[in-house]
Amino acid sequence: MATDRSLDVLRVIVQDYVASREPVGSKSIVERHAFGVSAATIRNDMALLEEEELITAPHTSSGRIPTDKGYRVFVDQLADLRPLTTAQRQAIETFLGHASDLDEVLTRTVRLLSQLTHQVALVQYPSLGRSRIRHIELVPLSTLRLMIVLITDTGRVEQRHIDVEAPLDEAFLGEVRAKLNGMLGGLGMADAAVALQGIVDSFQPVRRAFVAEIVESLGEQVAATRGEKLLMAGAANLALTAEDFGGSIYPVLEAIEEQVTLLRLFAEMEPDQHGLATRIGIENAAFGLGETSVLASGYTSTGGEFARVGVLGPTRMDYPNNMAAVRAVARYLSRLLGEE
Amino acid sequence: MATDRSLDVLRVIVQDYVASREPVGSKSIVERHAFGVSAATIRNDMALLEEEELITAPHTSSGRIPTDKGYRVFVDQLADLRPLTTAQRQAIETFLGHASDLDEVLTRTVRLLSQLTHQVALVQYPSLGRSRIRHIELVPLSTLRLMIVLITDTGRVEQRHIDVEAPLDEAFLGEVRAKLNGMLGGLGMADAAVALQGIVDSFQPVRRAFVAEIVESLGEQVAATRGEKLLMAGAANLALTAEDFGGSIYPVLEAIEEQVTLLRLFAEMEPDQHGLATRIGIENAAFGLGETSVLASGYTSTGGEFARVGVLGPTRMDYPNNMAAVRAVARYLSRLLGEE
DNA sequence: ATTGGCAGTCGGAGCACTTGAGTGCCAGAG
DNA sequence: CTCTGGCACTCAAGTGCTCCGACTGCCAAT
Repeated sequence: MATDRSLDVLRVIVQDYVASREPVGSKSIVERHAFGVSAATIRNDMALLEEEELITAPHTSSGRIPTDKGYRVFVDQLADLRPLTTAQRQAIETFLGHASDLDEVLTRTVRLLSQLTHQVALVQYPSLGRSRIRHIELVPLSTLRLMIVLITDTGRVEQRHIDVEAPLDEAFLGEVRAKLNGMLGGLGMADAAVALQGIVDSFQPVRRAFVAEIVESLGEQVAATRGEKLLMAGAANLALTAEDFGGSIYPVLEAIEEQVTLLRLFAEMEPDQHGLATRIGIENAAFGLGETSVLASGYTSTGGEFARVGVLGPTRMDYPNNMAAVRAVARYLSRLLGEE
Repeated sequence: MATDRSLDVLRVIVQDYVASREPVGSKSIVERHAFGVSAATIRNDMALLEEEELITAPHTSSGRIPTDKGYRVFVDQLADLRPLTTAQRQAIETFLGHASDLDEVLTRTVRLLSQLTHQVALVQYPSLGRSRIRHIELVPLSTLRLMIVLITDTGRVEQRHIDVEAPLDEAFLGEVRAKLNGMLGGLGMADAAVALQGIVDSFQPVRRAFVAEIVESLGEQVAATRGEKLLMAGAANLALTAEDFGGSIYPVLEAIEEQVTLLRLFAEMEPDQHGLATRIGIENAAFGLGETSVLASGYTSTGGEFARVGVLGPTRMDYPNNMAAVRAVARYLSRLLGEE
């Protein structure tokens, strides 16, 4: 059974190992931390921790390092959320303070977070799932080519081109535009998908082929844009922690580029009572990220959209600092986007 | 003076070294290539090449590896553009064959190119510099918030939000919209920037404050979007060639993320008579990329927009294959975007 | 111009040895 | 029951050494 002190020992093992990347032994513990007991006692505690698979020895006779399970206990029970330094708070203020539109806010956020944590930062775009159609624009690009622009009330813009069979008629285009906006404006994406079904029939038969093309494209846009998107920054930080990944950071870089993987991972993560979600090491093995940890928090934007911000890095990361940074940024973002 | 055969020797040194990452010696050359002369003769040629700083010896007595200058000579004089395999040609066809809009074409292109070359692939977005304004849309997001959307004839969409002081008046908004489109539609970005100056004065004084806000934002959009944008894929490939970078790939990853750096690099590159531009190793030192080579080719899209596609990788890369891939993809892209 | 031969160089592998950090265990004290 | 000091043991990593092999550079002969 893990005693109180043995958990303290686990804490300092995690702290020291994260700081130095070197297995930590009983002697160095009593030297660097005032436990008031001898090294032998610490050794007994370490034997307990090892029995519970919270720490392990890389070589028969060397210091111990935390296991993934050990990190998990550390994060769940031992990590006092270190408050951000004032310098960090200021960085958030100045970085995110004056940003003009959503895209810029998110771009800055992800960069800021990667700098605060020295890890890869991730920001998940709000999906169009719960947003509503604000406006639809039809723009002729040439006589036979049409651009369809879909604008949502969350400020996102999706565009697509189609080729039409008959030359475009500006007046009729205006009619279609008005009708589409009238019937679809304000609808959520799910409703819009339904409403699109009936629109074609409301036109004169001779026009229906043309309208059908537009409606089909719009349907694709509505469907396709329900997918989430992801912003990323700080990939270079992975190169600095390359030793923490078994030899190569290739799989990590690959997973990062394959955004779908990360989106699924994000989707699976359940935030705890503090709004923070953590996945440590082996828990991500199914995503090919068995040696990385991911911290995520949600943020809410106008219209109740829920999306996520987080960081990804080696299992051996500074959890207290990174958790605090993720939470602070997520909160700031919620405030910024909520008060609009 | 470099003889004919000594250049052949340089060629096989580059080829073998690129293939094996091991210094190549005179003996292994005569074994693997039918030169019809002895190793001693090859050694004489190698002495010549070393004198001209085309090859160098990492250790006093070991094989030779090409210098950056050696790669340059190889690329300029010795690399026979290896034709793509039929498998590669097919990959281009099937990958790029059916794509609906510009964004998708470019996304697929950059992925394809990274797979063909096993390097980092880059595609530079057409800038708005030479494109023309097709349409301007004003969309009220709330009573005091307005979205301004700028659509160009090359199919790009730029958006921005502004806060206005007085509640929005739908009718007046329509008037402004019509006027803006009338005065700016069809103008190039440079002309538009000028035309914007005079627009405010054409409104009634009482409305001018409001219009001025819109015009200011549009001006920013026109100015800001002259900047180029960049797509990237295959960063994970850098992890596989990590040994080719002095220890760490950090600077490379950093430069890649800092897109501005790459855009400037691209801008500096001058294509040769085949439409290919090459920068090898030390030539990129000014960009912090002294150990990487960049290959680029231009492509033209509708409206004469000129932009670039290329790859970036370690100096020790397979130039013939990569140059052929870049050129083939650029040509295919020109055809695809030119015939629209 | 080319060749074979030969001495010389140097990195890297293999090996024995040492060092030191660290463990596990035990018997004794509190 | 907990803690402690002591002691034997283990093992990774560093050091110094030799040996081997792959090369080069040079030279005299063809």
